[in-house]
Order: sequence, then structure tokens, then C-alpha cells
Amino acid sequence: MPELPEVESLRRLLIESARGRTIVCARISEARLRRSVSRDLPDTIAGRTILEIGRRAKYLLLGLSGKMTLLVHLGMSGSLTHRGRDFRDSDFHPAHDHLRFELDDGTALVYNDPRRFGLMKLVASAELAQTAELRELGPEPLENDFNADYLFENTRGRKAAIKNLLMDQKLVAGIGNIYACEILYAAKVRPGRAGARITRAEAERIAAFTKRILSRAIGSGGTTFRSYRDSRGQPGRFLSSLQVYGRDGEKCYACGSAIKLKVLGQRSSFYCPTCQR
DNA sequence: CTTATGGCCTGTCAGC
DNA sequence: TGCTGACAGGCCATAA
Repeated sequence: MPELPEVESLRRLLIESARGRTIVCARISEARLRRSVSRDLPDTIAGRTILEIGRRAKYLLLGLSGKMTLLVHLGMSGSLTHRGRDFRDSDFHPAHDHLRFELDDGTALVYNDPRRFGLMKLVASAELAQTAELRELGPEPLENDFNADYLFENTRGRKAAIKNLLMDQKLVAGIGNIYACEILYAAKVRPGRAGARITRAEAERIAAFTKRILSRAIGSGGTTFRSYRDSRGQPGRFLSSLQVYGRDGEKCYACGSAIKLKVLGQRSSFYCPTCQR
């Protein structure tokens, strides 16, 4: 589910609602996520205050008092909701509420994840950059070190499809299947094209549209294609801005051609055979 | 080093 | 209606 724009939207909401709150107690009802959540996580985080809420790639970083950081990854189907008295939980099956953090104002942060592909891990803040999950990530796509030069240089000699390279977290961090398709449509490049065959001009367009599309998606609270919900339980509003993702067989908004679906590296890719070359 | 593949899980939907 | 198989926004381990 969540790619960079969804996690960033979540981060912004949690800054407003949860920053400064203290975790009174934590409970795990299902520890088996992608990796098992440490059994002593509840004892370790109880009593700590949420001081900062950051993000790296698709990881949400909850900076806690006592110099610890809680790493949260939502996998495909995870959500982190901040539940108060008026929270409507009808979209969340209680059987998949795996972790629950009670806060000092009577609200709770709840991690729900039907497929359990997510991750929840506590690390010392000083070692954050060196932790296994973050250590090898590529640049943030919205930062200046991700640009046309970087993309052009780092796709030389790469045979893999450009779409798969955009989703390679070591090359650039935070882009997943939906946004990779949308970026390449905007840049007029077919998803199956080998990285090495991307021209300088195309690298310029891909880098520019990466920034534009991700920024706009953040502005719309992310994309809910199926199940993504933000910390209030609300869907993102970027779905209606999608040009190709999930639209196979439908008409390209620009030229009217039928959008095609092709599987690349086990993932569906959507593109316009006329607009993208 | 790069690339391809299967696996992790459950829910949903299309087709029979 | 009920079953089966395919597929889903991510990532990792393994093998070639």
C-alpha cells in the first residue's frame, strides 16, 4: 500500500495529533510481522514521550525520549491510526490490530496490518542511520541529491527495466508501483525500457516528474487505491489524479489509446503505448 | 556486482 | 451460491 506520499501524509498528521504525547503502555497481540516484533518492545517504550516524527523512504520514524527511535514500515496493508473517542474503526478489522500504544491523553496509536508484511523495530537514535533497514537506502527523491545527473549516471550499465530501477530503494528511496507507473507516463518513457537506454533528456523528465508527482500526491494526502487509510482512518485523495495506474483497457486522457498492462518483475505496469516510447 | 524468482500473509474479486 | 486461482501499494533471501 503505502509509498512515500502516503507515509509523508501520515507523518504530517501525526505531528499534529500525537507529537508530545507520552506512551503510557504498549501491548502486542500479534508479534509476527515481516520480522517478529521484539517481545520487550512494550516495556522499553512505556513511559517515553513522542518528541519527533520523521520519515525516511517508506519508513516512519517516531523519535522517543531517552534517545530511542521507533521504526515503522507499513508493508502492503499496514496502517497506524490515532484513535480517540470519535474514531470510526469500521475499516479496520480488530483481529488485525497487532500493536496498541495507549497515550497519556486517553487516545491510542494502533498498528493494524492484515497481511503482516510490515515492520516495527526500536533502535537507538544514535545508530539510526546505520541500522540495517536504512543503511543502504538511496537518496530521498524530493531532496536535491536526487536529480537528472544522479539518475542518468546511476542508470548507465543497468539492464533492468527503468520502472524496476525507480522502485529499487537503493537507487532512489520511497517510490513504489503506483508512482513509478505515473512518473514514467508523465515522462513519456515506457516502463520496460532498459535503464541504460534512458537518454539524458529522459532522465531530466523522469527526475522532474518524480518530484512533481510525489509532491502533488502528498498535497492530496496520498493515494488510496484499495485499503490505504491515514492516521484518522481517512483515504487519500490522489486516486482521481492517476493517469495510468489501474486503468488498463481504459482510454489515455491525452491521446485516447487504450492503456496497456504488462508484468515486469512480478509487478503490474501500466502505460500508454502511444504516449510512452 | 546485477538480475530474476519465490516466499511471506490475508483479503478480494473474476470466472467457472 | 460456493469454489479456485490470480492478484494486491513491499521487501528479503537465494540463486544464477
